[in-house]
Amino acid sequence: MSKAVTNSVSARGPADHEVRDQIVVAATEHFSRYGYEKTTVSDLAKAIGFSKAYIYKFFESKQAIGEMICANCLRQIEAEVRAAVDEADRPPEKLRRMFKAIVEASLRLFFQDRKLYEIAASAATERWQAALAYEERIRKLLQDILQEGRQTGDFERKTPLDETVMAIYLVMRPYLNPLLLQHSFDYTDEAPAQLSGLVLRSLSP
Amino acid sequence: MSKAVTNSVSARGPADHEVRDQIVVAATEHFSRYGYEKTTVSDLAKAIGFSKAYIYKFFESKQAIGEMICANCLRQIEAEVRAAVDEADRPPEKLRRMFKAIVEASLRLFFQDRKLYEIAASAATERWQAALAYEERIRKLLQDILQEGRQTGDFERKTPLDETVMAIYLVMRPYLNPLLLQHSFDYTDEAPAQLSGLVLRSLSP
DNA sequence: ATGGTGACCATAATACATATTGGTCACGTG
DNA sequence: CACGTGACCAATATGTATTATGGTCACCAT
Repeated sequence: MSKAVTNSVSARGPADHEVRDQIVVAATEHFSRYGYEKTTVSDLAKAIGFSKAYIYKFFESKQAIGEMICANCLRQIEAEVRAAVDEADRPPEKLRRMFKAIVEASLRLFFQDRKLYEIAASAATERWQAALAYEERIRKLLQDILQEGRQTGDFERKTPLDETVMAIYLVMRPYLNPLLLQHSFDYTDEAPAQLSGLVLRSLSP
Repeated sequence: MSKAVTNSVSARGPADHEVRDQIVVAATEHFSRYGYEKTTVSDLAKAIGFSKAYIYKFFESKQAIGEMICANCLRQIEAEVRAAVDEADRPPEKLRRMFKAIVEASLRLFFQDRKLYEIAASAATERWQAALAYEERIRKLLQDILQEGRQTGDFERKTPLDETVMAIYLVMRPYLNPLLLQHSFDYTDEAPAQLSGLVLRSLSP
């Protein structure tokens, strides 16, 4: 599963070390089973058979560990979204798939990995690096699709690209951001189709 | 100020009664100064010089009083939005004004009447009648603008009206709903213009 | 009827003492 | 130097005893 990419902010001590991976594995297990709050750093230490102090040789805080797990989780969602986008070959359909996949992946996180979802929600509220980076990557993906659509002639070219990206991003945000998603459950069935429709109409040349 | 329209659900006992108004006035004062939670029903009773029990002759619960105050508050926002819309005469501009006014009015509630804002947020979370009715009225306003735009030829007519209304409503929701607004502060400057732009492009015939 | 209340109850909020927890550091070991 | 830890501290979390609050009801007065 997790090929934990060494993250700048959460790292400390030896970058590539077996124990670091053990910590991540244990944390993933504990956080997703018992939740972030209920898991203590000592629990993780016990799980890997070292002392609590040793953990702090690898991560500078409990939150840093949380960020790592959260980042993995968001990267997985992103991967699913990218996969869905790649299934289509024309930009309009790519956009539709992107929207649909985002909603589906986020909902699955909520319903099947509630505890991890809660971490992601905290990450969004407190603007952890992991959450910001995820947003940025999704935005980039969106931009790529739009750019491609402009080249193929599927999308209009008058509106400044940045503006279009921003606007569509804002449309997607309630379903991307775990915090907002919670308050949009009533609409998750219809929203992807309806909003994709609106967005595509707005993009027609 | 408040010509409190007698609401179906929150009412009880004599519909049009001086004491009912006194309660509403006292509650508006107390709730907006000390907050909904910190205000006790006894406080309201003391403020109007009656016993707590007497208050329950007019409202069936503390929440019912909260709903009344919240409803007034939301009606005021709605009035502002309607006023802003009426200033424009062509549907596209009406839409722009609507979006802008919603954001402005909601932000003002947040920053200048925080305590009332919190009630509105609860109303949204717990789906009080007041909040649902507000949403419905805003939706109706949106529909009216769209319908007018279709008649004047400013807006396209192919997409089913209901679908368009729903989609645009979903676009506005993060700025309408007090709960969501909190998490969209970063975008309240740009969002109205950018999203109005996108929506209007999607409506072009 | 209409106007009005004190006494009462179950539940929720508060306050406070106690125990955990996140985090550090000096210090051992090979 | 790389590996590893127990003892320690401030701050937060938790359990619990107590109080305050929402809400009702029987009852009195006009």
